[in-house]
Amino acid sequence: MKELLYIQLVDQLRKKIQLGVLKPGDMLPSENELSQEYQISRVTVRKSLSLLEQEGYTYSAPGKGYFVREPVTDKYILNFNEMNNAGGSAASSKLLEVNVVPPSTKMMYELQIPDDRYVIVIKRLLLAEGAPIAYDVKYLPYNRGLPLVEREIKYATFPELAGKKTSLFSIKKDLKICAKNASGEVCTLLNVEEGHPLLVISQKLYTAENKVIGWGEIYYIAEFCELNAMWSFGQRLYDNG
Amino acid sequence: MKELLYIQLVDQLRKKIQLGVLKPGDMLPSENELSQEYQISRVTVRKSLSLLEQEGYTYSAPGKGYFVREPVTDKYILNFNEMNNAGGSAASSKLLEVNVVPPSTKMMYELQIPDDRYVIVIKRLLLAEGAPIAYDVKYLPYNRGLPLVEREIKYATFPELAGKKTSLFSIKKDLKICAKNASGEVCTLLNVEEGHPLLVISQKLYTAENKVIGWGEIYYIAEFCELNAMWSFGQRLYDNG
DNA sequence: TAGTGGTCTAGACCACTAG
DNA sequence: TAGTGGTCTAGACCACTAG
Repeated sequence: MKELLYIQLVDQLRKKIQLGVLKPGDMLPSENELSQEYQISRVTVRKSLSLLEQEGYTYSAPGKGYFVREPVTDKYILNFNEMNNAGGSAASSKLLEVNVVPPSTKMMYELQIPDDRYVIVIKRLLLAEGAPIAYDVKYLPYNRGLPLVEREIKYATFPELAGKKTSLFSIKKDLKICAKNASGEVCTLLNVEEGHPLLVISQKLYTAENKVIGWGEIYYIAEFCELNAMWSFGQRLYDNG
Repeated sequence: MKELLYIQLVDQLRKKIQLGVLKPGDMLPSENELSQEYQISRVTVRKSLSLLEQEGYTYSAPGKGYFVREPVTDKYILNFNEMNNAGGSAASSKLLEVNVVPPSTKMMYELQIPDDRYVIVIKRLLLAEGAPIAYDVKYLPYNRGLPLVEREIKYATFPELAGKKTSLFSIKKDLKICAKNASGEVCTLLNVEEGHPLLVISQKLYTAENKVIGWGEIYYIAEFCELNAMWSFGQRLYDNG
Protein backbone atom coordinates (compact mmCIF):
# COMPACT_ATOMS: atom_id res chain seq x y z
CA MET A 1 0.00 0.00 0.00
CA LYS A 2 1.53 3.22 -1.25
CA GLU A 3 1.32 6.13 1.16
CA LEU A 4 -0.17 9.33 -0.16
CA LEU A 5 2.28 12.11 -0.93
CA TYR A 6 0.90 14.62 1.57
CA ILE A 7 0.78 11.95 4.28
CA GLN A 8 4.40 11.02 3.65
CA LEU A 9 5.49 14.62 4.00
CA VAL A 10 3.45 15.33 7.11
CA ASP A 11 4.76 12.12 8.72
CA GLN A 12 8.35 13.10 8.07
CA LEU A 13 7.94 16.64 9.37
CA ARG A 14 6.01 15.45 12.42
CA LYS A 15 8.72 12.95 13.25
CA LYS A 16 11.40 15.62 13.00
CA ILE A 17 9.50 17.71 15.52
CA GLN A 18 8.81 14.79 17.85
CA LEU A 19 12.46 13.78 17.81
CA GLY A 20 13.55 17.32 18.49
CA VAL A 21 15.41 17.76 15.21
CA LEU A 22 13.13 20.72 14.76
CA LYS A 23 12.62 22.56 18.03
CA PRO A 24 10.04 25.11 19.15
CA GLY A 25 10.80 28.40 17.43
CA ASP A 26 12.70 26.77 14.57
CA MET A 27 11.71 27.64 11.04
CA LEU A 28 10.64 24.89 8.68
CA PRO A 29 11.86 24.76 5.10
CA SER A 30 9.76 27.01 2.91
CA GLU A 31 6.94 25.70 0.76
CA ASN A 32 9.07 26.06 -2.32
CA GLU A 33 12.02 24.26 -0.77
CA LEU A 34 9.85 21.35 0.36
CA SER A 35 8.20 21.30 -3.03
CA GLN A 36 11.61 20.96 -4.70
CA GLU A 37 13.09 18.58 -2.15
CA TYR A 38 10.22 16.10 -2.24
CA GLN A 39 9.34 16.70 -5.89
CA ILE A 40 5.71 17.42 -5.17
CA SER A 41 3.56 20.38 -6.10
CA ARG A 42 3.26 23.38 -3.86
CA VAL A 43 -0.47 22.72 -3.37
CA THR A 44 0.33 19.32 -1.91
CA VAL A 45 3.05 20.75 0.30
CA ARG A 46 0.55 23.27 1.58
CA LYS A 47 -1.89 20.49 2.37
CA SER A 48 0.73 18.76 4.51
CA LEU A 49 1.70 21.95 6.29
CA SER A 50 -1.92 22.78 6.97
CA LEU A 51 -2.40 19.36 8.56
CA LEU A 52 0.67 19.85 10.71
CA GLU A 53 -0.72 23.18 11.84
CA GLN A 54 -4.12 21.63 12.62
CA GLU A 55 -2.36 19.10 14.81
CA GLY A 56 -0.79 21.91 16.79
CA TYR A 57 2.84 21.40 15.84
CA THR A 58 3.39 24.50 13.76
CA TYR A 59 2.05 27.88 12.79
CA SER A 60 2.68 30.04 9.77
CA ALA A 61 3.81 33.63 9.67
CA PRO A 62 2.91 35.10 6.26
CA GLY A 63 5.87 36.67 4.53
CA LYS A 64 8.27 34.86 6.87
CA GLY A 65 7.68 31.14 6.98
CA TYR A 66 6.44 28.23 9.07
CA PHE A 67 7.64 27.77 12.64
CA VAL A 68 7.52 25.03 15.26
CA ARG A 69 5.09 26.00 17.97
CA GLU A 70 5.87 26.23 21.66
CA PRO A 71 3.96 23.23 22.98
CA VAL A 72 0.80 24.11 24.90
CA THR A 73 0.79 21.96 28.01
CA ASP A 74 -2.18 23.22 29.96
CA LYS A 75 -5.14 22.35 27.76
CA TYR A 76 -6.74 18.95 28.09
CA ILE A 77 -9.71 17.19 26.61
CA LEU A 78 -12.14 16.47 29.39
CA ASN A 79 -14.86 13.86 29.13
CA PHE A 80 -17.96 14.75 31.04
CA ASN A 81 -21.46 13.47 30.81
CA GLU A 82 -24.00 14.02 33.56
CA MET A 83 -25.25 10.50 33.37
CA ASN A 84 -22.12 8.57 32.68
CA ASN A 85 -18.85 9.07 34.47
CA ALA A 86 -16.20 6.57 35.40
CA GLY A 87 -16.77 4.96 38.76
CA GLY A 88 -20.47 4.58 38.25
CA SER A 89 -22.86 5.49 35.50
CA ALA A 90 -26.29 6.67 36.45
CA ALA A 91 -28.71 4.25 34.92
CA SER A 92 -31.69 6.34 35.88
CA SER A 93 -32.80 9.53 37.50
CA LYS A 94 -35.56 10.52 39.86
CA LEU A 95 -37.30 13.82 39.47
CA LEU A 96 -37.62 15.51 42.85
CA GLU A 97 -39.15 18.84 41.96
CA VAL A 98 -40.11 21.07 39.08
CA ASN A 99 -41.13 24.57 39.98
CA VAL A 100 -41.47 28.08 38.70
CA VAL A 101 -40.20 30.51 41.32
CA PRO A 102 -39.17 34.15 41.69
CA PRO A 103 -35.39 34.37 41.47
CA SER A 104 -33.11 34.51 44.48
CA THR A 105 -30.21 36.94 44.43
CA LYS A 106 -27.88 34.10 43.51
CA MET A 107 -30.11 33.05 40.60
CA MET A 108 -30.40 36.62 39.34
CA TYR A 109 -26.63 36.86 39.39
CA GLU A 110 -25.91 33.52 37.78
CA LEU A 111 -28.62 33.74 35.14
CA GLN A 112 -28.15 37.46 34.57
CA ILE A 113 -31.86 38.20 34.84
CA PRO A 114 -33.95 40.98 36.48
CA ASP A 115 -35.95 40.29 39.64
CA ASP A 116 -39.29 40.07 37.83
CA ARG A 117 -38.14 37.25 35.59
CA TYR A 118 -39.29 33.89 36.91
CA VAL A 119 -37.06 30.86 37.05
CA ILE A 120 -37.72 27.20 36.44
CA VAL A 121 -36.10 24.99 39.05
CA ILE A 122 -35.53 21.33 38.33
CA LYS A 123 -34.18 19.05 41.03
CA ARG A 124 -33.19 15.47 40.35
CA LEU A 125 -31.40 12.57 41.90
CA LEU A 126 -29.11 10.51 39.70
CA LEU A 127 -29.28 6.85 40.59
CA ALA A 128 -27.12 3.82 40.00
CA GLU A 129 -28.66 0.49 40.86
CA GLY A 130 -31.38 2.24 42.77
CA ALA A 131 -29.05 4.19 45.04
CA PRO A 132 -28.42 7.92 44.72
CA ILE A 133 -25.00 8.94 43.40
CA ALA A 134 -25.63 12.60 42.70
CA TYR A 135 -27.98 15.48 43.34
CA ASP A 136 -28.68 17.76 40.43
CA VAL A 137 -30.24 21.25 40.42
CA LYS A 138 -30.88 23.23 37.26
CA TYR A 139 -32.19 26.74 36.80
CA LEU A 140 -33.63 28.11 33.58
CA PRO A 141 -35.06 31.56 32.92
CA TYR A 142 -38.79 31.04 32.46
CA ASN A 143 -40.24 31.65 29.04
CA ARG A 144 -43.99 31.77 28.56
CA GLY A 145 -45.26 28.95 26.45
CA LEU A 146 -42.43 26.68 27.48
CA PRO A 147 -43.92 23.25 28.00
CA LEU A 148 -42.92 21.59 31.23
CA VAL A 149 -43.91 18.03 30.69
CA GLU A 150 -42.31 15.83 33.31
CA ARG A 151 -41.54 13.11 30.84
CA GLU A 152 -39.56 15.50 28.68
CA ILE A 153 -37.62 16.88 31.60
CA LYS A 154 -36.72 13.48 32.86
CA TYR A 155 -35.05 12.36 29.68
CA ALA A 156 -33.62 15.58 28.31
CA THR A 157 -30.01 16.64 28.67
CA PHE A 158 -29.26 20.08 29.99
CA PRO A 159 -28.55 21.66 26.61
CA GLU A 160 -31.76 20.19 25.26
CA LEU A 161 -33.77 21.69 28.10
CA ALA A 162 -32.24 25.11 28.03
CA GLY A 163 -31.95 25.39 24.31
CA LYS A 164 -35.27 23.96 23.29
CA LYS A 165 -35.54 26.09 20.21
CA THR A 166 -31.82 26.57 19.81
CA SER A 167 -29.65 24.31 17.72
CA LEU A 168 -27.05 22.54 19.81
CA PHE A 169 -24.51 23.95 17.38
CA SER A 170 -24.98 27.48 18.66
CA ILE A 171 -24.69 26.80 22.37
CA LYS A 172 -21.68 27.30 24.61
CA LYS A 173 -21.13 25.58 27.89
CA ASP A 174 -18.82 26.28 30.81
CA LEU A 175 -17.97 23.91 33.62
CA LYS A 176 -16.49 24.63 37.00
CA ILE A 177 -15.20 21.75 39.06
CA CYS A 178 -14.50 21.83 42.75
CA ALA A 179 -14.61 19.75 45.92
CA LYS A 180 -16.95 20.34 48.82
CA ASN A 181 -18.21 18.57 51.89
CA ALA A 182 -21.79 17.45 52.05
CA SER A 183 -24.07 19.27 54.46
CA GLY A 184 -27.75 19.79 55.24
CA GLU A 185 -30.35 18.81 52.65
CA VAL A 186 -27.78 17.25 50.32
CA CYS A 187 -26.76 14.73 53.00
CA THR A 188 -30.32 13.60 53.40
CA LEU A 189 -30.97 13.32 49.69
CA LEU A 190 -27.75 11.49 48.93
CA ASN A 191 -27.90 9.44 52.08
CA VAL A 192 -24.38 10.34 53.20
CA GLU A 193 -23.01 11.64 56.45
CA GLU A 194 -22.35 15.29 57.19
CA GLY A 195 -18.89 16.13 55.82
CA HIS A 196 -18.80 13.41 53.19
CA PRO A 197 -16.68 14.52 50.21
CA LEU A 198 -18.49 15.64 47.06
CA LEU A 199 -17.34 16.56 43.61
CA VAL A 200 -19.35 19.58 42.56
CA ILE A 201 -19.73 20.47 38.92
CA SER A 202 -21.35 23.76 38.00
CA GLN A 203 -22.62 24.09 34.48
CA LYS A 204 -23.53 27.26 32.68
CA LEU A 205 -25.08 27.41 29.24
CA TYR A 206 -24.88 30.34 26.88
CA THR A 207 -26.23 31.18 23.47
CA ALA A 208 -23.75 32.11 20.76
CA GLU A 209 -24.42 35.73 21.81
CA ASN A 210 -23.31 34.94 25.39
CA LYS A 211 -26.76 35.17 26.89
CA VAL A 212 -27.09 32.79 29.84
CA ILE A 213 -29.80 30.23 29.19
CA GLY A 214 -29.19 27.82 32.00
CA TRP A 215 -27.26 27.25 35.17
CA GLY A 216 -26.95 24.22 37.37
CA GLU A 217 -24.96 22.31 39.90
CA ILE A 218 -24.43 18.60 40.30
CA TYR A 219 -23.23 17.20 43.59
CA TYR A 220 -21.60 13.82 43.04
CA ILE A 221 -20.76 11.53 45.92
CA ALA A 222 -16.97 11.44 45.55
CA GLU A 223 -16.80 7.66 45.23
CA PHE A 224 -19.11 7.75 42.21
CA CYS A 225 -17.41 10.35 40.10
CA GLU A 226 -13.98 10.37 38.62
CA LEU A 227 -13.39 12.78 35.80
CA ASN A 228 -10.89 12.00 33.09
CA ALA A 229 -8.96 14.37 30.90
CA MET A 230 -6.11 13.82 28.51
CA TRP A 231 -3.51 15.71 26.66
CA SER A 232 -1.49 14.69 23.65
CA PHE A 233 -0.32 16.32 20.52
CA GLY A 234 -2.28 16.00 17.36
CA GLN A 235 -5.44 15.16 19.24
CA ARG A 236 -8.76 16.17 17.76
CA LEU A 237 -11.97 17.09 19.46
CA TYR A 238 -14.08 15.29 16.92
CA ASP A 239 -13.68 11.80 15.58
CA ASN A 240 -14.20 11.02 11.98
CA GLY A 241 -17.25 9.13 10.75
CA MET B 1 -13.02 44.96 3.21
CA LYS B 2 -14.00 42.17 0.88
CA GLU B 3 -14.43 38.76 2.47
CA LEU B 4 -12.48 35.91 1.00
CA LEU B 5 -14.46 33.46 -1.10
CA TYR B 6 -13.86 30.42 1.05
CA ILE B 7 -14.70 32.39 4.21
CA GLN B 8 -17.96 33.57 2.70
CA LEU B 9 -18.97 30.02 1.86
CA VAL B 10 -17.98 28.54 5.21
CA ASP B 11 -19.83 31.34 7.01
CA GLN B 12 -23.01 30.68 5.06
CA LEU B 13 -22.89 26.93 5.59
CA ARG B 14 -22.04 27.31 9.29
CA LYS B 15 -24.98 29.66 9.77
CA LYS B 16 -27.34 27.22 8.09
CA ILE B 17 -26.24 24.53 10.53
CA GLN B 18 -26.42 26.82 13.55
CA LEU B 19 -29.91 27.95 12.62
CA GLY B 20 -31.04 24.39 12.11
CA VAL B 21 -31.76 24.79 8.39
CA LEU B 22 -29.34 21.91 8.02
CA LYS B 23 -29.82 19.36 10.79
CA PRO B 24 -27.63 16.54 12.03
CA GLY B 25 -27.70 13.75 9.47
CA ASP B 26 -28.66 16.06 6.60
CA MET B 27 -26.58 15.98 3.46
CA LEU B 28 -24.94 19.15 2.24
CA PRO B 29 -24.98 20.13 -1.41
CA SER B 30 -22.21 18.36 -3.30
CA GLU B 31 -18.91 20.02 -4.07
CA ASN B 32 -19.98 20.47 -7.68
CA GLU B 33 -23.32 21.97 -6.75
CA LEU B 34 -21.71 24.46 -4.37
CA SER B 35 -19.10 25.23 -6.99
CA GLN B 36 -21.83 26.05 -9.51
CA GLU B 37 -24.12 27.85 -7.08
CA TYR B 38 -21.46 30.17 -5.70
CA GLN B 39 -19.48 30.40 -8.93
CA ILE B 40 -16.22 29.39 -7.28
CA SER B 41 -13.78 26.65 -8.16
CA ARG B 42 -14.08 23.19 -6.69
CA VAL B 43 -10.72 23.60 -4.93
CA THR B 44 -12.05 26.61 -3.04
CA VAL B 45 -15.28 24.82 -2.19
CA ARG B 46 -13.20 21.95 -0.80
CA LYS B 47 -11.23 24.40 1.32
CA SER B 48 -14.44 25.69 2.87
CA LEU B 49 -15.80 22.22 3.49
CA SER B 50 -12.54 21.13 5.06
CA LEU B 51 -12.72 24.08 7.45
CA LEU B 52 -16.29 23.22 8.36
CA GLU B 53 -15.19 19.67 9.08
CA GLN B 54 -12.28 20.89 11.21
CA GLU B 55 -14.72 22.91 13.26
CA GLY B 56 -16.71 19.78 13.97
CA TYR B 57 -19.87 20.62 12.07
CA THR B 58 -19.65 18.09 9.28
CA TYR B 59 -17.95 14.99 8.02
CA SER B 60 -17.53 13.60 4.56
CA ALA B 61 -18.44 10.17 3.28
CA PRO B 62 -16.46 9.49 0.10
CA GLY B 63 -18.69 8.45 -2.76
CA LYS B 64 -21.76 9.78 -0.96
CA GLY B 65 -21.37 13.36 0.18
CA TYR B 66 -20.94 15.67 3.16
CA PHE B 67 -23.22 15.34 6.17
CA VAL B 68 -24.02 17.40 9.24
CA ARG B 69 -22.53 15.75 12.29
CA GLU B 70 -24.42 14.71 15.38
CA PRO B 71 -23.12 17.27 17.89
CA VAL B 72 -20.69 15.87 20.44
CA THR B 73 -21.72 17.24 23.81
CA ASP B 74 -19.47 15.47 26.25
CA LYS B 75 -16.00 16.71 25.34
CA TYR B 76 -14.71 19.88 26.91
CA ILE B 77 -11.49 21.81 26.87
CA LEU B 78 -10.07 21.79 30.37
CA ASN B 79 -7.52 24.29 31.56
CA PHE B 80 -5.14 22.87 34.09
CA ASN B 81 -1.77 24.04 35.25
CA GLU B 82 -0.21 22.76 38.46
CA MET B 83 0.92 26.20 39.48
CA ASN B 84 -1.92 28.34 38.30
CA ASN B 85 -5.57 27.55 38.80
CA ALA B 86 -8.47 29.88 39.40
CA GLY B 87 -9.05 30.61 43.05
CA GLY B 88 -5.38 30.96 43.83
CA SER B 89 -2.21 30.65 41.83
CA ALA B 90 0.80 29.17 43.50
CA ALA B 91 3.49 31.78 43.38
CA SER B 92 6.09 29.41 44.73
CA SER B 93 6.75 25.90 45.85
CA LYS B 94 8.66 24.29 48.66
CA LEU B 95 10.58 21.09 48.10
CA LEU B 96 9.88 18.66 50.93
CA GLU B 97 11.73 15.59 49.83
CA VAL B 98 13.63 14.03 46.96
CA ASN B 99 14.44 10.38 47.31
CA VAL B 100 15.27 7.26 45.42
CA VAL B 101 13.33 4.34 46.88
CA PRO B 102 12.36 0.77 46.08
CA PRO B 103 8.85 0.74 44.63
CA SER B 104 5.75 0.00 46.66
CA THR B 105 3.10 -2.25 45.14
CA LYS B 106 1.09 0.82 44.22
CA MET B 107 4.06 2.43 42.48
CA MET B 108 4.86 -0.77 40.59
CA TYR B 109 1.29 -0.88 39.41
CA GLU B 110 0.99 2.77 38.46
CA LEU B 111 4.40 3.05 36.83
CA GLN B 112 4.27 -0.43 35.30
CA ILE B 113 7.71 -1.36 36.54
CA PRO B 114 9.29 -4.49 38.07
CA ASP B 115 10.15 -4.62 41.77
CA ASP B 116 13.89 -4.13 41.19
CA ARG B 117 13.42 -0.83 39.41
CA TYR B 118 13.96 2.09 41.75
CA VAL B 119 11.70 5.09 41.89
CA ILE B 120 12.39 8.76 42.38
CA VAL B 121 9.96 10.38 44.78
CA ILE B 122 9.51 14.13 44.77
CA LYS B 123 7.31 15.78 47.36
CA ARG B 124 6.45 19.46 47.24
CA LEU B 125 4.17 21.99 48.78
CA LEU B 126 2.60 24.58 46.51
CA LEU B 127 2.36 27.92 48.21
CA ALA B 128 0.37 31.08 47.67
CA GLU B 129 1.43 34.07 49.72
CA GLY B 130 3.48 31.83 51.89
CA ALA B 131 0.65 29.51 52.84
CA PRO B 132 0.28 25.98 51.49
CA ILE B 133 -2.52 25.42 48.98
CA ALA B 134 -1.56 21.99 47.70
CA TYR B 135 0.58 18.96 48.38
CA ASP B 136 2.23 17.38 45.38
CA VAL B 137 3.84 13.93 45.06
CA LYS B 138 5.50 12.70 41.90
CA TYR B 139 7.03 9.34 41.08
CA LEU B 140 9.43 8.69 38.24
CA PRO B 141 11.12 5.44 37.29
CA TYR B 142 14.79 5.91 38.15
CA ASN B 143 17.28 6.05 35.32
CA ARG B 144 20.97 5.90 36.02
CA GLY B 145 22.74 9.08 35.15
CA LEU B 146 19.63 11.15 35.70
CA PRO B 147 20.78 14.33 37.42
CA LEU B 148 18.76 15.22 40.47
CA VAL B 149 19.73 18.78 41.11
CA GLU B 150 17.33 20.39 43.52
CA ARG B 151 17.27 23.61 41.62
CA GLU B 152 16.16 21.86 38.45
CA ILE B 153 13.45 19.92 40.24
CA LYS B 154 12.07 22.96 41.89
CA TYR B 155 11.44 24.86 38.71
CA ALA B 156 10.63 22.09 36.27
CA THR B 157 7.13 21.10 35.23
CA PHE B 158 6.12 17.48 35.41
CA PRO B 159 6.57 16.75 31.70
CA GLU B 160 9.98 18.37 31.81
CA LEU B 161 11.05 16.19 34.71
CA ALA B 162 9.75 12.93 33.37
CA GLY B 163 10.65 13.53 29.79
CA LYS B 164 14.07 15.03 30.20
CA LYS B 165 15.36 13.65 26.95
CA THR B 166 11.98 13.41 25.33
CA SER B 167 10.48 16.18 23.26
CA LEU B 168 7.28 17.53 24.76
CA PHE B 169 5.68 16.79 21.43
CA SER B 170 5.86 13.05 21.94
CA ILE B 171 4.42 12.87 25.43
CA LYS B 172 0.88 12.00 26.44
CA LYS B 173 -0.73 12.94 29.68
CA ASP B 174 -3.81 11.68 31.50
CA LEU B 175 -5.59 13.37 34.37
CA LYS B 176 -8.03 11.94 36.85
CA ILE B 177 -9.98 14.31 39.01
CA CYS B 178 -11.81 13.41 42.18
CA ALA B 179 -12.76 14.70 45.60
CA LYS B 180 -11.41 13.38 48.89
CA ASN B 181 -11.25 14.35 52.51
CA ALA B 182 -7.93 15.28 54.04
CA SER B 183 -6.45 12.87 56.55
CA GLY B 184 -3.19 12.06 58.28
CA GLU B 185 0.05 13.50 56.92
CA VAL B 186 -1.73 15.64 54.34
CA CYS B 187 -3.63 17.52 57.06
CA THR B 188 -0.40 18.40 58.82
CA LEU B 189 1.35 19.49 55.66
CA LEU B 190 -1.52 21.58 54.36
CA ASN B 191 -2.45 22.84 57.79
CA VAL B 192 -6.10 21.84 57.51
CA GLU B 193 -8.36 19.87 59.80
CA GLU B 194 -9.09 16.19 59.43
CA GLY B 195 -11.92 15.80 56.90
CA HIS B 196 -11.28 19.05 55.07
CA PRO B 197 -12.32 18.73 51.41
CA LEU B 198 -9.59 18.29 48.82
CA LEU B 199 -9.58 18.24 45.07
CA VAL B 200 -7.22 15.46 44.03
CA ILE B 201 -5.70 15.42 40.58
CA SER B 202 -3.75 12.37 39.49
CA GLN B 203 -1.44 12.81 36.57
CA LYS B 204 0.11 10.11 34.47
CA LEU B 205 2.64 10.69 31.75
CA TYR B 206 3.31 8.39 28.82
CA THR B 207 5.68 8.31 25.91
CA ALA B 208 4.21 8.12 22.44
CA GLU B 209 4.65 4.34 22.78
CA ASN B 210 2.45 4.32 25.90
CA LYS B 211 5.28 3.62 28.31
CA VAL B 212 4.58 5.25 31.68
CA ILE B 213 7.25 7.78 32.52
CA GLY B 214 5.70 9.51 35.46
CA TRP B 215 2.85 9.40 37.92
CA GLY B 216 1.77 11.86 40.53
CA GLU B 217 -0.98 13.22 42.69
CA ILE B 218 -1.74 16.75 43.75
CA TYR B 219 -3.96 17.40 46.75
CA TYR B 220 -5.44 20.87 46.49
CA ILE B 221 -7.22 22.47 49.40
CA ALA B 222 -10.70 22.78 47.90
CA GLU B 223 -10.90 26.54 48.43
CA PHE B 224 -7.76 27.05 46.35
CA CYS B 225 -8.62 25.08 43.26
CA GLU B 226 -11.43 25.53 40.84
CA LEU B 227 -11.03 23.85 37.49
CA ASN B 228 -12.59 25.34 34.41
CA ALA B 229 -13.65 23.60 31.25
CA MET B 230 -15.63 24.78 28.27
CA TRP B 231 -17.46 23.47 25.32
CA SER B 232 -18.46 25.24 22.15
CA PHE B 233 -18.52 24.41 18.53
CA GLY B 234 -15.70 25.38 16.27
CA GLN B 235 -13.32 25.67 19.19
CA ARG B 236 -9.67 24.93 18.65
CA LEU B 237 -7.11 23.50 21.00
CA TYR B 238 -4.38 25.77 19.73
CA ASP B 239 -4.46 29.48 19.16
CA ASN B 240 -2.82 31.02 16.19
CA GLY B 241 0.38 32.97 16.46
C1' DT C 1 -23.50 4.24 -15.04
C1' DA C 2 -23.67 8.89 -13.18
C1' DG C 3 -22.27 11.20 -9.32
C1' DT C 4 -19.42 11.76 -5.13
C1' DG C 5 -15.43 12.96 -2.56
C1' DG C 6 -9.94 12.34 -2.55
C1' DT C 7 -5.42 13.26 -4.63
C1' DC C 8 -2.39 15.86 -7.31
C1' DT C 9 -0.63 19.20 -10.78
C1' DA C 10 0.89 23.77 -12.99
C1' DG C 11 0.19 28.30 -12.88
C1' DA C 12 -1.32 33.17 -11.73
C1' DC C 13 -1.58 37.05 -8.71
C1' DC C 14 -1.44 39.17 -4.11
C1' DA C 15 0.29 41.40 0.34
C1' DC C 16 3.75 41.13 3.44
C1' DT C 17 8.69 40.71 5.28
C1' DA C 18 13.30 41.92 5.71
C1' DG C 19 17.57 43.08 4.04
C1' DT D 1 14.09 43.39 -4.34
C1' DA D 2 13.85 38.44 -3.64
C1' DG D 3 11.40 35.40 -1.01
C1' DT D 4 7.45 34.02 1.86
C1' DG D 5 2.89 32.38 2.70
C1' DG D 6 -2.36 33.17 1.13
C1' DT D 7 -5.98 32.92 -2.39
C1' DC D 8 -7.92 31.12 -6.39
C1' DT D 9 -8.41 28.74 -10.91
C1' DA D 10 -8.97 24.85 -14.46
C1' DG D 11 -8.18 20.38 -15.15
C1' DA D 12 -6.93 15.34 -14.73
C1' DC D 13 -7.49 10.88 -12.77
C1' DC D 14 -8.98 7.76 -9.04
C1' DA D 15 -11.91 4.61 -5.99
C1' DC D 16 -16.15 4.31 -4.14
C1' DT D 17 -21.45 4.47 -3.86
C1' DA D 18 -25.90 3.35 -5.18
C1' DG D 19 -29.39 2.71 -8.32
